[in-house]
Amino acid sequence: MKAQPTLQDVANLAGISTATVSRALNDPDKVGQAARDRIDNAITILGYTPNFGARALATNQTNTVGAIIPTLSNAMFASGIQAFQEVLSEAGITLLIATSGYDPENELRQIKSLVSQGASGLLLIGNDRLDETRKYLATRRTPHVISWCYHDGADQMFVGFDNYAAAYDATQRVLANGHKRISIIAGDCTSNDRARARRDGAIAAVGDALDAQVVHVVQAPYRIDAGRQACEEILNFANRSTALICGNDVLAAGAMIAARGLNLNIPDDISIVGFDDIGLASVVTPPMTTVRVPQIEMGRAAAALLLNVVAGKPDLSGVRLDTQFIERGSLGPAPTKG
Amino acid sequence: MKAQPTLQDVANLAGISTATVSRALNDPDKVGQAARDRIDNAITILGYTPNFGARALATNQTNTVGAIIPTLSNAMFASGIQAFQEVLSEAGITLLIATSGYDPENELRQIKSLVSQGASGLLLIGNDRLDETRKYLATRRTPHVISWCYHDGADQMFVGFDNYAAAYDATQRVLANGHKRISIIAGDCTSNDRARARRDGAIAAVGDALDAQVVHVVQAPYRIDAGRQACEEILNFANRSTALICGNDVLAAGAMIAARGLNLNIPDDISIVGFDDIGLASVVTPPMTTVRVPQIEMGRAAAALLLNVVAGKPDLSGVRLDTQFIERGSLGPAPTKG
DNA sequence: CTGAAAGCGCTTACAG
DNA sequence: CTGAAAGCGCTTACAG
Repeated sequence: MKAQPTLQDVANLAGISTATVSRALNDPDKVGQAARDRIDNAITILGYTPNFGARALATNQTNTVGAIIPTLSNAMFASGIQAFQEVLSEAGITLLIATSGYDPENELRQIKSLVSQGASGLLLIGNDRLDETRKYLATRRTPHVISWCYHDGADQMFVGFDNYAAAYDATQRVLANGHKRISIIAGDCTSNDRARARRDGAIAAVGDALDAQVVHVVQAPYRIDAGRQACEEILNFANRSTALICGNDVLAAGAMIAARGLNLNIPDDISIVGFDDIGLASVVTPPMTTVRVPQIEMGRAAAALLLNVVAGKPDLSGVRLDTQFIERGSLGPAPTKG
Repeated sequence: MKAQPTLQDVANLAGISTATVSRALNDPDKVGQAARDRIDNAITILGYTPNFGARALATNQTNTVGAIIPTLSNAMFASGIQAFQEVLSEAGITLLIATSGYDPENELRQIKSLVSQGASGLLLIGNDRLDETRKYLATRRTPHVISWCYHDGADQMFVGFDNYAAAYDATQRVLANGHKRISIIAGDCTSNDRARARRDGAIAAVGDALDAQVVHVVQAPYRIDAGRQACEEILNFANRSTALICGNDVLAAGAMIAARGLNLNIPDDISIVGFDDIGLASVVTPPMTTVRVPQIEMGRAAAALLLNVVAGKPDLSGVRLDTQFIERGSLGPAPTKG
């Protein structure tokens, strides 16, 4: 196995010093045309690519940024991360990625791993994490932006949206349809501030409406079968809820299946609303009412902010994006008493 | 901004040579207890973390691997990549990720970027790529495994499945339901061997059944609205197809919406089958018949293989995984002539 | 515009 | 078990 060619090899072949080759690579204008041509030629002949470690060592910068997200398998993050990566890529930055599986211990482990791999900045999801993680980030002064949530006045940089407010708003829309008995299928709120905020926002909205009540609140992991099971539990009670607010679209999709299994009509017998507006929401029957999360803008904005921070211009303002209530067929007026 | 502490700083504080500190970090057994204690102490006081670039330079290994995938926003890759990353992470390897947007030029650009960022191995999707890309990979001897497809006897390492065979098989199941007039909504086949193989497999199966015919073949990008539009085109013909084979589930979901829009019953009037079995497939009404792709096993196996190859034991065998035909409500017997 | 040379922070034979 | 020293491949003042 022949070793990779080095800058030195290129310099030798071109009959030029390594200094000039290096310049030709990083700042072509500083090099004469003749030299440049011979260098380019040597590079293609050799198939040369700069050694990353050496460059990082010499320049003291790695051109990489890391993202630790709960999971890749939920469409809820995919587009946002994709947008994040695209902006980074345009800036010549490479994305290191790792998943935590919603486990704070694992999140810390992955953060350490990415940082020691040279990530000069980090994208993190949500605001629930180990104290140890905060301390680690603080002592190493690792630039990081927190996304998929937003809080005012915290000493963190957020690029996200207000889960509580969005859920509160969505619930008000449900109430406006005349629903009085509302149940909530929240995501697993352990170590998940977004799930908690969505749940609490919904509860608060119902509480603020004096004539309505929350019948059940259950938690379920973000899986279709879990949503289905949770929905079955809820709907098997005598004094049935007429509307279900779900922690995300996956849960809501499961709930829709369960409702249909119980021979209930959506929305005539039961209204169901999701959260996130992933692709599946518009494809189910009836189409799902949900809350659109500005994934792509969020990914872009987070990348832009992080790029700034890493470049040493900490734009501490943060970015608060709006969500949008998307009304589709799964929400209807409350059934009149039979 | 104080610079990060170096190995030298730790050595000074501990009153020990850098060689020993380095050993304490990488091979603790080679260092005496007393020295180890003082080193550990110095490390925590200083908050020391090894410099990644320097280590990479000295050891000539980066502990990173790259993946270039068409897109993150399609659930079709998400779980597989997640599994890939998890296996890597357990082996102490970090994943660099980039997306190509199904554009071969962009794929090459991203490959170069990840390689120059130190990726010591690559996961690539599919077998369609620029000659220049093959050449680049070959001359640099970059270890790479190709996934989401499988071919025998090629000089490539594949960890995937046979798209052609899977589509052929699925189409036979459709034929077995008595369908004679079949149309195909393929994905965009430009630079996409998987889409092409799926299309061609379906066409071949129909061709091999002497009494059936392919009525239309259209191509559409993997988007719901594109599938919907393609389906409308196809169904607006007089001598209507009774079954639609789609290049993936997203396209099929769009087709289902279109069929419903035309007041056709699925599957009584028209059968629709997808490909991939992403989450959405089991949630639509009726549930979608599709082909399950072994995403997770594929991701794991690709990681395992790549780990071996990067470690210098090129297991050139490759891995061929099976797909599974998942029969659900969207496929039914061909309608008897009215 | 170009080159010689120092230096980035680590690892690892080689001695002891 | 420990240390002195060379070397990994690049970049960048400093001279010219």
